[in-house]
Amino acid sequence: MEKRSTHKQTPEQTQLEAARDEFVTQWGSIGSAWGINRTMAQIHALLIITPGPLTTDEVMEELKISRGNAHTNLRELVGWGLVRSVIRKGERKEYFEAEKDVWRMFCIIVRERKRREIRPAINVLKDCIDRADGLKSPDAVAFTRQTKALCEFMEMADGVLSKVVRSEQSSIVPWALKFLK
Amino acid sequence: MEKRSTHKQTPEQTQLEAARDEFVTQWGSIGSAWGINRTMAQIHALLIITPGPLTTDEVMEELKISRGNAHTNLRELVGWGLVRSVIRKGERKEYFEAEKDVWRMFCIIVRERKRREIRPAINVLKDCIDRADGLKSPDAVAFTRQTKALCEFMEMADGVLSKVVRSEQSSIVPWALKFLK
DNA sequence: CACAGATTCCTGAAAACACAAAAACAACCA
DNA sequence: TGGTTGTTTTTGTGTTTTCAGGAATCTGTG
Repeated sequence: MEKRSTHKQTPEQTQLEAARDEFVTQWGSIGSAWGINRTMAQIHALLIITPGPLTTDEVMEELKISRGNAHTNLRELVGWGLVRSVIRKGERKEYFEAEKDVWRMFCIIVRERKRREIRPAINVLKDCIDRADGLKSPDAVAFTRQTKALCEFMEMADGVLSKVVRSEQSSIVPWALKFLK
Repeated sequence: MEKRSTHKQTPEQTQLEAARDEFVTQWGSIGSAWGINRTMAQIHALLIITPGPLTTDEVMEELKISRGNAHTNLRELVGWGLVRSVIRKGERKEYFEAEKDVWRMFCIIVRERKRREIRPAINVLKDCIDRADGLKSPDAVAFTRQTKALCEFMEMADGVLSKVVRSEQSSIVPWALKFLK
C-alpha cells in the first residue's frame, strides 16, 4: 500500500504503484460486499498481483497491518486453498503465493462455498422435511412442499456446480454458454 | 417462533410448530453464513413457509423482535424483490408475502447480486486496467495481464448468469446440465 | 541457550444490529 | 376542519459481534 522503496521513482513506477494500490484497496471493499473479511481480501489482492511470493512481514509492510492480523488472514487464505505457503530451501521464513489462474481460483471458491454454505443448508432442509413428513394438516403439507422444493433446488444447484467445477478447465462453461439461448 | 395460540394443541400441530421453528432458526444461521443479516433471513424463512401474507405485527410476534427491527428488514426484503407488500381492500394494515417459487427466488437473488457485487467489481477492474495500461515494466505487464484476466472472467460470468436467469423458467439449467460432462 | 520466526490470546475500538419510544402519516368521522 | 385512531417510519440509545493490534508464548534451529 505504499512505496516499495525510499528511492526516487520514475513516473511509470509511481503510476503502477497507484494502480496497484487502487486494486488492493478496492478489492478489499468488494470483498466486504461479498461477505469476506476486508483484510483477507486485500491480502489476496496483493498476492494476486505480485509476481513472486511474499513473506508475512512484506504483507504487513505493504498493507500497514499488524503481524497477528496478517498471520490470521494468511492462514485463512491458505485454508481456503487460495494461497499456498512456500518454503525456500536454506531459508526459515515462510513465503506466501496466490493461485493466479483465474479459472482455478474460481473452482476453489466454488468448491469451498459449496462445502461451507450449500451443503449445510441442504442438511437443514432435509432435517426439517423429516420432521414434518407424514403430517396431514394443510399447513403441514404446504410446509413440506415448500421445503422439499427448496431442497431439490439446492441439490440441483450443488450438482450443476460440481460438474462445472469438476473438469478444472475453463473450456466447458464458455462452450455450454453457446447453448444457453 | 412459538405457539400460535394459547389453546391446547394436537401432537401434530406441536410437531409442525417445531419443524417450522427449526427451519426459521436454522435458515437464520445459514443466512449469516451467506453474509445476510440473521433477522432478515429469519423473516424471509417465515414468510416462505407461511401460506398467506403476514402483517408486521405477526412477524414481530412470531420472531419475538421489535417493531423497528421487523420494519427495517421487511423493507430490505421488499427492496430485494423477495417479498412484496399487499394491501387488502378495506384494511389499513400492510401485509407481506414472499415470492415462493424457488426458481423465481433464485433469479431475483442472482440478478440482485450481479448488480450489487459483480458489476461494481468489473468497474473497479476496468479502472485499474486503464490506469496501468501502456506501462512497460515487467511488473506493470504482469499486473495488467492479471487484472485483465480477472476482468474477462467476471464479464464472462456475468454473461452466463444473465442468460441463465433471463428465461425466468427453470427448465433451461437442468437441460444444459445434461451436456455438462 | 539465544535467536528468528510462527502462533496464540487478550484487549480495546468500531461496526452492525436491535430496541423502545417518539414522530409522522393516513384514513376516518364528527 | 380538526380531532381520533391505527399504522408506518425515524431517531437516539444500548447491546452484541466482529475485527485489528500487540504483547506473550511457543517452536524449531544454530
